[in-house]
Amino acid sequence: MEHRGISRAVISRLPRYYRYLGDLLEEGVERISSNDLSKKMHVTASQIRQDLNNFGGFGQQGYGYNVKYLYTEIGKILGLDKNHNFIIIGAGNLGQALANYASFERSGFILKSLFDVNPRMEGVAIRGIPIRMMDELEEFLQQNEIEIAALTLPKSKAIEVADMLVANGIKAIWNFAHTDLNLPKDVIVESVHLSDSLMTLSYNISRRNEGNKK
Amino acid sequence: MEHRGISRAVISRLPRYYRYLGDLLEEGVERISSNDLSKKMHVTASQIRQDLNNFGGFGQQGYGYNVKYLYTEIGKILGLDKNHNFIIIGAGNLGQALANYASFERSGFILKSLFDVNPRMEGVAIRGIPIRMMDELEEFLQQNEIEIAALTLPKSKAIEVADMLVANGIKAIWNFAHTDLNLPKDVIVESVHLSDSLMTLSYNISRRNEGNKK
DNA sequence: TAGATTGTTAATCGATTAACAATC
DNA sequence: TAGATTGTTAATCGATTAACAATC
Repeated sequence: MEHRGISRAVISRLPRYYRYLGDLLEEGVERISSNDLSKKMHVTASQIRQDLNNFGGFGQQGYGYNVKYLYTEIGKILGLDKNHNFIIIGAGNLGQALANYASFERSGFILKSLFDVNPRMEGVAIRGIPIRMMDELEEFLQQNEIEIAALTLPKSKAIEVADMLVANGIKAIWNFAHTDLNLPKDVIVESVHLSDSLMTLSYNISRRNEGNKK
Repeated sequence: MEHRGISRAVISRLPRYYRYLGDLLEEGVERISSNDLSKKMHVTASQIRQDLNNFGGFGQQGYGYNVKYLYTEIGKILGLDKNHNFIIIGAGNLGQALANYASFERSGFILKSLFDVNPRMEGVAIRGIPIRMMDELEEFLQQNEIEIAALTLPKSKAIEVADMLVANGIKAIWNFAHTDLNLPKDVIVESVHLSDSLMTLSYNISRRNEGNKK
C-alpha cells in the first residue's frame, strides 16, 4: 500500500471512521453508503469519499461500502493488523491507568513492561505485567523488541528520558508529559496534552458565558 | 472581550502559546518578538501574530511582546482567570489519575468530588476529595455549583450518564470514553480519545516502515 | 434496464504565509 | 532619528464541499 503525503487532517479522522465501522459491524450492518454514514457521523458524505479515496477505492457504485471489508482495510492502514510492543515509563496513576486498558491489547498494542524510579513499585505487577526499575531500562530495550514508549512522567524528567529512549533505539513516543519533545525527525511523537484539552474546554465555556451576558 | 467566530485551529494553539510563555516567564525573560518565539515553537512568526491579533494587539512595534502581559492575557482568553468547579464520574485508574493532577488546580480547575458505582470506593478520598456513590450525584449537583464533569467511565455507561448530567444542568463535559456524545448544542464537549491518538501513532509507524522497506 | 452511489474533477472556502506600511 | 517589529492586507496554499460522469 502506497500512501505518502496524506494530510494530517485525513489521518486524524481515520480512527473515528474505524470506531463507527466497528460499531456498525457489531450491530450486524453489512453495507453502508457514504450518505448514511455521513448522517451518523455528522460529516459530509463528500468528505468521507474523499478521505477514503486517498487510500484506494473501497466502495462500489450503486452499493456503497461493505462494512466488514472497509473496517478491515482501515485497520490495515492504521497498522492494526500487526502487533506493536510498548512500554510505559512512569508507573504513577496515569501510567497504571494506561496499563489497565485491556482494549489497547485488542488493537494489537502489547504492553511488555512498566518502569518507574520508585523502589516501592519494584516487582509490583499490573495485569501480570511487571513494573521494573529505571536502571533496568537500557538492558531491557536491548533484549526486547519495543516499538513504542509511553511517557507518563513529570515534565521535568520527560525530556531526558525521551533522549535516552531515542539513544537506545526507540522510534515512537506517546507523550503525556506537559512539554514538547524535540527529537530527531525520524522519531514519531504523538502527544496527549491533557491540560491543553482542559483549557480548550474552558475557553469555550468562557465564550459561551460572554454570549449569555448580553 | 468580544471574540466570536475564532477558528478552532487558532483556539487549539492558544494553550501551547500559554505553555511556552509560562516557561519564558519562569526563565525570567521579559520580552519576546514573534520571530524569536516562532523559532522556539517551530511555527511561523506570521502565524503567531495573526493568531494573537484575533484577540487584540498585545504587542508593540519595535519592541515585541511583554511576556508577563501576554501570558496573563492569553490566560484570560482561556478563562483561567476564573475558577471552574468540576467533578469526575468514574473513579477508576484514569479518574484517579486526573484527580491527582494538582496542576489542574493551579490553573483554576477545582475538583469537588468523584463518583463511582463501586461500593468499595465509598468514603475513599483522593487528595482529601471524597469519592461518592452515583446515587448521590443528582442531589450533589443541585447543591453545588459544578461547571464541568469529566467522564472517565466505560463507553457503555458514558452516554446515559452524559444525558443525566445534562438533565441536571451540566453544561460542559470532558469526555474520556471511547464514544462520541450527541448532546444539545449548548453543551460543550471536549473529548480525549486515547485510542484514536494511539492509532494515529501506529499509522505513522506503519507508513515509515513502508518507506524503509524500499 | 433503471436507480443508486461511488470515484473524481471542479468550485469554494478557510487557513497559512508573505509582504509591507504603520509606529514604537 | 534609525532600527526593529508589530498589525494588517494581500497572496498562496490546502482542505472541504459540490457536482456529475462512470459504473455497479
